[in-house]
Amino acid sequence: MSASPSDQEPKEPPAEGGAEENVLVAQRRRKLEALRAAGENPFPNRFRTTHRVGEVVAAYGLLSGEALAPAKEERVRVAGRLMGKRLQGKVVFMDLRDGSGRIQLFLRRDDLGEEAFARAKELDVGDIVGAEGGVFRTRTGELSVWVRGFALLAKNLRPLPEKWHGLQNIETRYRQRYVDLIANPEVAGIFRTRARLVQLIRRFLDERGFLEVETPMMQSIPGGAAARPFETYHNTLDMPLYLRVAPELYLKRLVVGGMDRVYEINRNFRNEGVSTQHNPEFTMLEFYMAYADYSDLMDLTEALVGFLAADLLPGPSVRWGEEEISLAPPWTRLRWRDAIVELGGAPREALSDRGRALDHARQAAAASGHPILEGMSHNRLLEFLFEETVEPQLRRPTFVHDFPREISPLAKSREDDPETVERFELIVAGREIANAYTELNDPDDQRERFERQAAARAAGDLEAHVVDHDYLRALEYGLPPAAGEGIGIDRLAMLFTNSPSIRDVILFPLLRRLQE
RNA sequence: GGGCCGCUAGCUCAACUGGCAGAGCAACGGACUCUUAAUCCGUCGGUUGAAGGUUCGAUUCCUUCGCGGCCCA
Repeated sequence: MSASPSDQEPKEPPAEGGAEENVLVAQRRRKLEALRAAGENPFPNRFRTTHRVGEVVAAYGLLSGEALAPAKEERVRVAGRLMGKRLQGKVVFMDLRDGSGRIQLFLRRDDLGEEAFARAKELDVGDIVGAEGGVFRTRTGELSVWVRGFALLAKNLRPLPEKWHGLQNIETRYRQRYVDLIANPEVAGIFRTRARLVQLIRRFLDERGFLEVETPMMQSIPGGAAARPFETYHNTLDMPLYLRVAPELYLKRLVVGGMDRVYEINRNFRNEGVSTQHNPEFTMLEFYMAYADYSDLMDLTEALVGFLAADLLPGPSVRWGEEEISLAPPWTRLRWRDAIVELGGAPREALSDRGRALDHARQAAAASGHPILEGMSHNRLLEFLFEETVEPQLRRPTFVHDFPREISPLAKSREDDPETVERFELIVAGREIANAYTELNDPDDQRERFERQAAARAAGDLEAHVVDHDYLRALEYGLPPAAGEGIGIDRLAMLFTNSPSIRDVILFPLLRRLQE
């Protein structure tokens, strides 16, 4: 791939970010061409290592300099990115980092010879380098590799951000996450925690007999949540498709089919704005458990979060900004209607009287600056009050349960009160983390709810459900009594990593396209 | 969509009321055989996000636009 010789002024196509004719880049390109001219391959196909850097540290890190004397004669081969270079005349110290750790390289002219030592000094911070040598401690006691041979494995052409401050520019951090990861090691830590979190969730559910499944991301009828979908199109089938807003209706079809404990951890897509709490694509856990109801899921959720906390946190509480939030069970369980009165400060009459609810909602709206729609139904007003006056107050994990049927079209009514459904939300640090309910399995009831949704949709509510006839047919085969829950993985990851923005726990958050 | 804030060298940041755009790191040249934010001497590096306006003169003031952040919808 060295077909094109270097232009004197390497002209890049004005790609993303525009042509960057930077002196520093030009300088390194010249170095690259010099290497090629000297017959060296700046991008060799392979370098066999014997250890990851972290393995060398683990294997030798506890030994004293004296105990390491034999190791000096052994040979380890490690590779990684050059993160620092300290020239000292006829000796060079370098910092080498791979995904497992960091180690110092020690190079001497007397060991390598004039020519190789000169090549070593030409290496740039940012280069990918492989080295072979013995392990020893320097005079100051630092574990190092006494390099007997080395190779450039990939030439770095763009200088790295400053070592001390790292990369601070938030936009660049998101747009060029690869640079962020190189410059800010703690970022990788957040994503390691996130990966661990997902791993633990799988273990927890697997141990309880849940089967992990995958259901369609592209759906012809988007359902399972009140949200606007992204639209796409299948050419050869000549068919509009939607990116799913939730997997719910497919997972429950599986429960009908006898997979009576299932879960899915995957992406959902909602065509809405971007904020510190919302990314258009986000990761959701949904699980369904036959012969359980919503109160069983409260217990299960408490156990799950406890399981996560035991592994991920040093103690029973989690740090959240300035707060220390205890996750210790048992968690408070509050009826939705009671919460609006007792925590939200609404008069009890507002629960039964739309006029009173409207009065109070107006006050709340005035206090917060959020507008309310005069045409809101009574339940919508109460929902507004809940979100406005109750949610932000709930810091410790709290189950709020028993929602109005009207705003829960897939949840089952209480047997003693058909207008209320067996549903709960888990609120932590003022945010909704989980949403769960006893599943509506009466096909006739479900049909009626769908039709009501369809009417709302016809009246202009773009988030209302579409009737899914196949789902109704599935229910007619018989969905066992079951409960299901959705947990926002991103929000959970935010909580466990003390990240105030969802973008901090998503590697590549959606950003507006840069104009060229 | 609205309000506020930000965008200056590769990176992190300065630049007072409008008066020659600067520092540290990085880079480049040199010294240095145990450094680790190495040190010391020297040097280079700028479309101040973009366009327009006001002005003798704009990083600074005004307008529009782009991107981002926070808050709100």
